[in-house]
Amino acid sequence: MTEASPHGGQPSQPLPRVRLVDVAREAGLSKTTVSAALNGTGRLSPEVREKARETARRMGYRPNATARRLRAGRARLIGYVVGEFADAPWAFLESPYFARLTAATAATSLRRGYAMVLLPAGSLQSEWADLALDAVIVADPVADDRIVDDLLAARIPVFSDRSVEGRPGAYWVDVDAGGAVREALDHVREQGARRPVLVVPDSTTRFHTEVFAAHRDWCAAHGVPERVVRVEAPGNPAVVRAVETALAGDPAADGARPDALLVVAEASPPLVLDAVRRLGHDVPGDLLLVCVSEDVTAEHTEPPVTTLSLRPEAIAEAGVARLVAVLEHGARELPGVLVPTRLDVRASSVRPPQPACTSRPAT
Amino acid sequence: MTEASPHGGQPSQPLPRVRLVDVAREAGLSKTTVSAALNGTGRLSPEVREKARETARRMGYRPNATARRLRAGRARLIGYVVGEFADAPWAFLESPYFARLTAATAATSLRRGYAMVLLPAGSLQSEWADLALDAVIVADPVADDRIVDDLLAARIPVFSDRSVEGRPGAYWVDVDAGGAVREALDHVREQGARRPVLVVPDSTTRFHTEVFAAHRDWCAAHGVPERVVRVEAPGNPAVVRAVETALAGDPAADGARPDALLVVAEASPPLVLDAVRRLGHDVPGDLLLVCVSEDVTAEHTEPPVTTLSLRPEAIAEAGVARLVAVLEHGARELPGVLVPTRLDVRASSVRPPQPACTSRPAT
DNA sequence: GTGAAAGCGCTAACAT
DNA sequence: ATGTTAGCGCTTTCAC
Repeated sequence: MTEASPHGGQPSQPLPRVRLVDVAREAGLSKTTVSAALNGTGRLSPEVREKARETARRMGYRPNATARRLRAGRARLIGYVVGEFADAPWAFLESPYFARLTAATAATSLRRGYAMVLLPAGSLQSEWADLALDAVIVADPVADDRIVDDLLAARIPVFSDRSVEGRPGAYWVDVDAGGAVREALDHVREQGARRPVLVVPDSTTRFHTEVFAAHRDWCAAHGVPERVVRVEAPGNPAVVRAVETALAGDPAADGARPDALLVVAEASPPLVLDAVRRLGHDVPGDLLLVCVSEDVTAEHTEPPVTTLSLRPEAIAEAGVARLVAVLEHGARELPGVLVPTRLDVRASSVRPPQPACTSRPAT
Repeated sequence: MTEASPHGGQPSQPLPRVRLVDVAREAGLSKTTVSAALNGTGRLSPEVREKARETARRMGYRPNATARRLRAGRARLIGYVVGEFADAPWAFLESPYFARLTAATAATSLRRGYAMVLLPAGSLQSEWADLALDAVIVADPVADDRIVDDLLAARIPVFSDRSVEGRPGAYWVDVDAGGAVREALDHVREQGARRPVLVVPDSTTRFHTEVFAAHRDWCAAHGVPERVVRVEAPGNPAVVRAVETALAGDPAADGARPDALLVVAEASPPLVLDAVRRLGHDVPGDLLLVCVSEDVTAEHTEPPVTTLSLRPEAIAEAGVARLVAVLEHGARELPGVLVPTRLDVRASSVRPPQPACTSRPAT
């Protein structure tokens, strides 16, 4: 009768695992004592504690995590899902931004004792319904995202961006999109650009809508014509097409060619640079280039491309910290968190001293 | 007494969730009946089944997955870890190959009812020790990988590549590295190349060691001098340096410049192409280029770059199928699986009709 | 300082 | 056809 389950129906795998009760029996102690010894709780004599530990080690005991979690009432499991890309539910990892956000979220949560489960973009109830998730992180939900509603309806806490603000059970951490746009535009303006053009996806993500609005405000404030080209679809070809449109020159602006390009869409910096060059531009000679991107290739082009980083690691850190606080201390009161971006200025957006025309002294 | 736990110590979260017993009480039925009704098991009258379901729906009942899994003796949770990148444990997602392998593994396993937990590259016991993993997929372990040993010692089944062959509890699915190399070399040879050079990382991964060996054999078989340049470190700059070395011309080969370049290291195709051009080569005019890569930018360069795809989706599919078979039917007997690669021929490796010298008619 | 027993929420064997 | 009950493996209260 030292053997397995008289009732249970689990398919008999290799060997019946060593359980707490087995260790207890072997050591001549009770389950309670062994449990306390192993967890460092309770008041036990050092000898007993050591004996329990030694026996457990010798028998190769490994506590059953599922049982622990059932007892604890918390699965220590969180979901991670992205709102965009619903038509290609796994493509998000090929975006450097999401790849890094995903990795950073997994890393941070694991360090805090929560395992992260990867869910397909735009996934529905059925995908996570029997998944014991303590909470779900929803990265960049689209406007009126079904996922968020479904999760909240299932009483699963949601951690997302500001677009979920005000809903009970939803918490947010967001990128300072407005600040980012202003910083980038201020930078190219300082470098002498007067006709910047923005390339931004046609998406309902909070980030993109905010970028669009911030750009409009900035242009109005600086008396600069508002030039925007929308990217119709995800992927490099669409962004390249948008860049071509952007550089074709806006008839409404007297056909004057832009002198700075701010690409907010996810695209490969080398490909954007190539496209700009094919159109006869010299970067940074007659066109300054800034890309919102986490792509490391930006550092290795010639010239290197200035990027605006959304700092995915910082976002993940803040999001998980918030999640743990809520889950473990019920900290409902805190407001959201705004994560600042970082502009990495490289040669592509620094106007070189101009030898022709009105030359200024080099700094 | 309809309320919560007299014994348990879980921190009181929002509202006590609806349990099976609550539904049973409300519907005036027993737990068994409701459970059977919800799971579609047992023999129940249609009315009772419907009543149970209706009540559950009305009360917003969601079964506790942890309890189910404890009962079932299986957590339906698998780990995923990569062997390389141990010094930058989360960088692997920035590699298009691993990004796609990771996504595909998550997708496939979820479809089969297993949630995938992302683990840091090279992670140790402590990272997964209390994680209720039914199995772990170890992607591209390095030689003598600690991870594999630790997992097997903890009696967790391991799914990996052929390097784990023969160990009890370890199963494999592998890329046909040899076939891949031969296919690529045959291709450039057909296109007229006679002095191919291989660029490959200095890694102990099974894939890379096999690539190296297959290349050696192929060169011997074809009476071609064996030209190999090792990449010293991960990342684009190191690969670019290796490419430069490769194209500098091997003194031992009479300084003759290579006429084909096979880059097996993970690198950005546009950057490799730029590097080759900076060295004065014309692709495909005097140098054919083939990259082992899943990077989509390869299709969008000018000319597009021929790639050898390792078909991560196919690998994931095969690996998870194997995993499920072993976990659910104890299928220990099957041998491993070899996944063939796919060569996507694009302009960078197709010798154009040569107008100068010995011109041939264009096809 | 140590152990017996309850119970986390669920499913299945066994009555009825 | 439906209900009673045991038990998955663990932690914790409580009594000794």
